[in-house]
Order: sequence, then structure tokens, then C-alpha cells
Amino acid sequence: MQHFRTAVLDALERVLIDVEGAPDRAALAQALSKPPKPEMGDLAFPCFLLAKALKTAPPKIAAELAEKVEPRGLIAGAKPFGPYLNFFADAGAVLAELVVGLEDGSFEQSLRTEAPQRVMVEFSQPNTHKVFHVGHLRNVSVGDALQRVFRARGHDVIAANYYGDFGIDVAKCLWQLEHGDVGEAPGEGQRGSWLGQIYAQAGAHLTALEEAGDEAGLARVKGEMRGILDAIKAGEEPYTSRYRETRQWCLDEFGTVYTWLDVNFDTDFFESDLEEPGHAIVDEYLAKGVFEPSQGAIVCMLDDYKLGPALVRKSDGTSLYLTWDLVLARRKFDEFGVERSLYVVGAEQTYHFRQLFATLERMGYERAKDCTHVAYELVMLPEGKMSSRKGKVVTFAEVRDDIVEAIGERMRTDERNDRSDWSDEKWRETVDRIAVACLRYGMLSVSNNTRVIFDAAEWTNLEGETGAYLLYSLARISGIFRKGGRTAPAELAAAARGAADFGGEPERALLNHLLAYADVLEQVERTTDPAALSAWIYGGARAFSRFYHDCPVLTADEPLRSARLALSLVTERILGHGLRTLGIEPVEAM
RNA sequence: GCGCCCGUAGCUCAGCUGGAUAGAGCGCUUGCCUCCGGAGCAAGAGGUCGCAGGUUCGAAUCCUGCCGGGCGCACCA
Repeated sequence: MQHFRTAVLDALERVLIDVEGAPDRAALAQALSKPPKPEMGDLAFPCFLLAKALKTAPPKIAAELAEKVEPRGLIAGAKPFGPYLNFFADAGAVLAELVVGLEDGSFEQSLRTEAPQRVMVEFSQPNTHKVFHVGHLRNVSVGDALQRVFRARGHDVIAANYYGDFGIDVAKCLWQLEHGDVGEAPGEGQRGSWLGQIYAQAGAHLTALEEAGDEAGLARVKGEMRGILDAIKAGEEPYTSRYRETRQWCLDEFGTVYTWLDVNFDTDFFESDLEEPGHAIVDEYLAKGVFEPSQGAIVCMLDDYKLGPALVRKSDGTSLYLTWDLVLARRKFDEFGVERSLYVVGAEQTYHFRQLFATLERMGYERAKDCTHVAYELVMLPEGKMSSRKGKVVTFAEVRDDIVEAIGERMRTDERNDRSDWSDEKWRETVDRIAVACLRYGMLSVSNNTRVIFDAAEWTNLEGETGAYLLYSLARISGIFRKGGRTAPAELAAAARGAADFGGEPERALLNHLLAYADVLEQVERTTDPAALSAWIYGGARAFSRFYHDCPVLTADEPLRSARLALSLVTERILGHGLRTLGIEPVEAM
């Protein structure tokens, strides 16, 4: 398929061929932008950067160049707007190219990078024995979207999960399980959350002792917790069996969450596997002189990086989070052959990752510079910060149930659409998809470095800028085809080329919007922030809604009817692609 | 004290590789279902882009300082 953008660059090069000192093609491409209003054209070239070479005022340059541009192929013409030279697309021809490109695969090919790499995206990293809450949902949404974007860009992607399945917090939970009044374990599917509550109780117990000033009690309980951890490390019963069983409950429950969200990992890492290799790696680099003893502990000095010493072994001989990340990084590089490594982790750990990457560099891993900490801000509640220790959280299960309930209610009370022939299975699947769309879109519609405020009332409101709106837009397209039938794409493309009256403002605005998809994916890869993609999809859904409202499709005369069907088709395909890249599966009806 | 992030409409946020009159959603006011799905479309009210300097033909966007908020700064993860 041919791109309008390419056609414009060709045209610019033709008219600038005699101009000495004119920018090269790359610079021209860089300068192209979108006019603020559809009636001002489809692609704008600012003439400021020719002012020096031509020694002429930009508006005059624009006017002169406009004279020289001739209608040709995808270009219908060019007009000057002040200092801008604006190109107009032949809407029908551009649309036909898109239909063809989507059919023969060249559209998807055009989304891909020229330099594919092996990329690992590590995300989710849930802790067993703790609740999975809406904060974790943000991590999964961002990580999975990035993973999908990198795939769409043609990279060889490995999606990695890293379970925090070991450590003193696990022991706290097991201690409370033994000493607290916890009742019987619930049935399958709720045991993980149950353990999460028990963990919170353990935290509350410790806080209570602390606040009561009971230092002896506090020391005793902490000692017992420490003892449980040591017992598991030593393989002693009953703690080892209890640990294995409860750990599995949690992993199983995480699995149901991922299935519901449609998230898949290519590889799993476990903190419990890293203790031993952690000791080895510290010994190795201690011997090499990269690490050194300090105040009874082992550190890596990072003065060259203007960072404090990175602690890799505590004075009691045990290892830390950072140590395990060193082991993991080495595996990622050496065993997986990763060329680029993304860590989707909350912004509060920025300092940790600066130390990690600097330490890796000191260890001789030059690829440390290809490691990126994808930092995202906290998810807050309207009343303030969440705290899993205090049990002040909105759990994933609560959110899922609330939103499923709200969507089900909306559909049951809606008389506009007849769903009497829907099977239970179709109901369930549709509600679930809308729920996932609302949750993921809610998490992805703000930039990584903006805090998300999770307001249940707001999130279950299905009107306005929500995931439901996006699915609704695509469902309307499906409705058109359900009623009008599916015509062969080749026929639609031919009709689009010949439809003289196609190209009204809503049509051109929508078409123009769709053309920017590849740029948006490139931007998300570059910034590792999926928010630009969600914003673009929302903009596309809006543009379609206006088109849908203003331009009747099925009742139009041929060939306009087919041209509009073609536009509906490419919108369905491209917005659908974008939604799936965010991890949102469209529905045909809702 | 040092480092990172954020301050844009009543609220929640886009826009930030400098460019054409600063945009959405929610809320408020008002139109539009005999017409492909009203979970929609259109219009209205609402903004000293935290403050002060600087760079530039041009600054919400870049630089400096200040004010306000969040997070982090070795034996937690």
C-alpha cells in the first residue's frame, strides 16, 4: 500500500529539487504535522525552515510552493494557510489504499520497526500471601499494553512475571495463620484473598504491639516470624508444607486473574529461586573487587554515578531485593539473550533501579544502558493512599464484581437492544469484555507519571470517556455490517476510488485520524507510555461517532454507500487492532 | 538537605522532540431517537496554562530561581 505521507514527501521533494540548502527528506518528514482543523487539509508543512534558504517570508513561500504542487495519486492538491503549506488527500484513493493494505498484510507490516530486538517486559510481580489490589491492576495494564505494543512493532518479546513468593512477609502471614483467629480456609478461588487479609491482620497485630509500647511482645512475635522463615529455608515441617500449599493457593488465584484479564506470560521468575544464586553472585564480584565490604555488609560503590553505595548483602549474611535483581538481570542477558529490558515497577522504586542499572554496568554489563525502568505513579483512593499493611485497599475482586454488576444492570435495563436470544455464555463473555475494557482503559487513559485516583462511582459510570464507549463504537460498526452484509473488500476499494462525493468533513477527519496509527505505536515504544495509544483510540472512536451520526451508510447511493462501508471496515479493523494492542477485546454487540 | 515526579476549566486529565484561535470527560444549561444501536451526536457557560525572570520571529511546551503537593534517599520489598 502507498501512504499519503510518503506521497506528500515525494511531492515536497519534487517542488524543492532546485532549492539549495533545502532540508533533506528525514527533516521534511520530521516537520510534517497535522493541521488544527480538517477543513485546513490533511497534512501540514511549516515553511519556517525554508525561510533562510529562500530568503523569503514563510507565508510567501507557502503560497509559491502551493502553485507548484499538482494533483497526483493520493494528493488532491495543496493550499497555503499563512506560513503553512497544507496538503489535501484524495480521500477515496487513500481509503482504497488502506482497504488493500489491510487485506494483503502490508498495513500491519507498515507498523513494524526496521530494527527488531529481543525485548523482555517484566511486569505484574505480585506478592503471594498478600491481596491483589487495584494498584497491581495498573501495573498489569501498563505492562501488558507495552508488551503488546512491542510485539505489534515487530520485536521478539518475552513477557515475564516475577513472583514475590518468599521473605519475611510470607512468614508474617503464616504466623498469623497459626496464632490468629482466622477460621477455616474458604473454597477454591478465594483462598489467596483470604491469605491477603490474614497478612494484613499480622501487620495490624505488629502495629498494635508497637503502639502499646510492648517491646518485649514485639520482639517475641518478630522472633517467631523470623523462626518460621528460617524453618522454611531449612525445609522443616510443618512450615514447609504449609508454605508450599498456601503459596500455590495464591499462584492459582493470580492465574484466574490473568485469565480473566487475558494476560499471558512467556516466563515466570520466583524470588524463592534466587536466594542461593544471590549469594554466589555476591561472592563472585566480591572476589573480582567490584563489590566491597562496608560496615559489616557488602556493597557496590557507585560514586561515579552520583549514587549511594548499593547494598547487596546485609551484615547478617542474607541477600536483598537488589541482589535478586542482579541474578535476574544476568539471566535475562545470558540465558534469554535479551537486548532490551523493561521493568514495569512503581515510581517509588526509581532509586532502586538507578542503583541496579549502575551496579550492572560496574559488573561489566554494557547492556545495562538498554534497561529501562518503566515507572508509573501510585493508584490512590479518593480518601488517600492505599496500604496493604493496614488493609486499606480496594481489592481486585471487589472492583471486578462492582463493575460487572454495573454493566449487567446497564444491559438488563436497556430496552433499546434486544438481547432475548443471547445465551448465558454470550452474556457472561460480553459483560466480562466490557468490564475488562473499562478497567484497562481507566488505568491506561492517564500517563504513567500521573497518579490515578480510583473512584468506584466514577469507574462504574459507563458514560463518557470510558472503555465502554470504545467498545460501543465498534459494536455500532458491527451493527452496520450485520444489517448491510459484508461486501468483498476489493469491491469496496474500487467503489472508494470512484466515489466523487466521498470526502466530507466527518469522513476525512476519521480517515485522517486512522492514518496516524503507526506513528502512535512508534511513540508508545519510544516513551514506554501507553497513554498516547489510549488517547488515539478514544479520538478515533469519537471521529467515528461523528461520522456515524452525520453520514448515513446503508441508505446512501452507490458508490458513496460502498465508500462509507469501506471507511467503516477500515475503522473497525484499525481501531480493533489498537484496542487489542491495549489488551481490550472488542465485542460485536453489547 | 539532596534526587525524581507533578502543578492547565468547579473536578479528573490530555496537549510538553517550541509553532496556526489552549482541548476532552465528569458536573451544569440547551437542542437531537417515524432515520445504520441515545453506553450516542451537537451547542453553551467555564482557563492570569502555580509565580517570576530568561532564550526565541514565536513558550503551556526549553532554561534558571521561587512557591505548593507527592515519592525516594544501604541492612524492608
